[in-house]
Amino acid sequence: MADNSPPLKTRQRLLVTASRIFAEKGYQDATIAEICEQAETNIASVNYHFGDKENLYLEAWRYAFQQDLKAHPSDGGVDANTPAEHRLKGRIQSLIARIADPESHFFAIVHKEMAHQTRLLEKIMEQEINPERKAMNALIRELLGDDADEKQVQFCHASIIGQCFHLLKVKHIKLNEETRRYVLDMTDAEAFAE
Amino acid sequence: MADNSPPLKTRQRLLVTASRIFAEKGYQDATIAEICEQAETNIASVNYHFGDKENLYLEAWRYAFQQDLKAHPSDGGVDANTPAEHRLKGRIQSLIARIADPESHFFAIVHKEMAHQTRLLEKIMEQEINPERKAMNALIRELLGDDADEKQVQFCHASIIGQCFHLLKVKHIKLNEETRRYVLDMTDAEAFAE
DNA sequence: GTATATTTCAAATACACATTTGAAATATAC
DNA sequence: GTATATTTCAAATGTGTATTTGAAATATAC
Repeated sequence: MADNSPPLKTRQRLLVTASRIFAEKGYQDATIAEICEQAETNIASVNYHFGDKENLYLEAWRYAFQQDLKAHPSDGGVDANTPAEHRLKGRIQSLIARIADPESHFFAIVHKEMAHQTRLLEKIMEQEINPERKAMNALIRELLGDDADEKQVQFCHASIIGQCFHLLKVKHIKLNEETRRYVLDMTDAEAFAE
Repeated sequence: MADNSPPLKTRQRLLVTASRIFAEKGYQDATIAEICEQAETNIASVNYHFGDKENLYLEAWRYAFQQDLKAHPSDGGVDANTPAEHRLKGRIQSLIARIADPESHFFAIVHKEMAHQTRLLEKIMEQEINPERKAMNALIRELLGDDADEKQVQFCHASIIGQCFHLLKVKHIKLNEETRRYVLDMTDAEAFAE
């Protein structure tokens, strides 16, 4: 009659392993079989401890989020009394740390939620997008003049593409009216960025 | 013995329908059954005309890319003799047009390749990310001062997040060395953006 | 017209996985 | 110690969906 018993060992192993594998492969491509194999337990234990795959996913995600925050607190360790600019920098650095740290799985899972890696993406990118990228980079280089090194060019390009891609995401959430504003803001921002 | 016969009607309908449905649902969630139903043909025709689902996906994607470019040429209709800044703006606007146009499916497919919409993303976002977003927005607002309206704040936030997310993508392609550079560049860019 | 190649179709098959089951093992309470 | 609850396990079952098949329909060549 252990009603609200403390979290068991198998459950914990599943959480750790699942968060790593979901981060590696995404929801669809990660199989219960593989997760259980690496967690050294039987496939039925997923059903026993979590009900089904989807719930394991959710719990593993939460778990990863908590672990990541433990490793990289969201204020970046910056004192709350320092100027806002300083605190903002701290937060951004924490965010980046959680994105970059290979032990931090939360954003990797977010990423896989968005980046449903078929290998095809790369292939297409090479074939179809690269020419456009090169053309745009050439223009940026021309604009920046001789005093700009290649890294600046790449960064500039990344900034433009990054913002465009973010628009892509926003587009599918917001409705027409608000989206138009963004489009305008974005084009204005380009002039500004230069 | 029609060896290299002209593209047939059924094949064309499959291409049109598939590019739309793949754009809507992504590779995994789009079923051959649904595509064929809407293209008003039998499921076996996918095998007949394209071999398998993956190849249909690839062809539909290419098809969408070509159609999108037909509607929105990549130079944005800007003359090649105008100043670079002008031409860059043209390209960016073409890019944005192809992203925003609901009839243009290429980037929607790219997006779905990255954004494997389980409804779970929204749920998690609400629960876990919103507090952080609010905190960051508050800081931005504080930084910009009273003369900034809400739209500017949102845009500023979008810029930061967009760039961070782009980093996320880059991270999984490049290796450690180069990634570190990006991280540094990014943090510098924040100071710049303010 | 007949013969041959091409295209369509309904039904059958194959397959990868998630999920369930019921019995065995193990821990917990008394 | 026995009894009861909890946890593990190998095997069976179920489901969704891509793929194949072989026959029928249609177009093309002569």
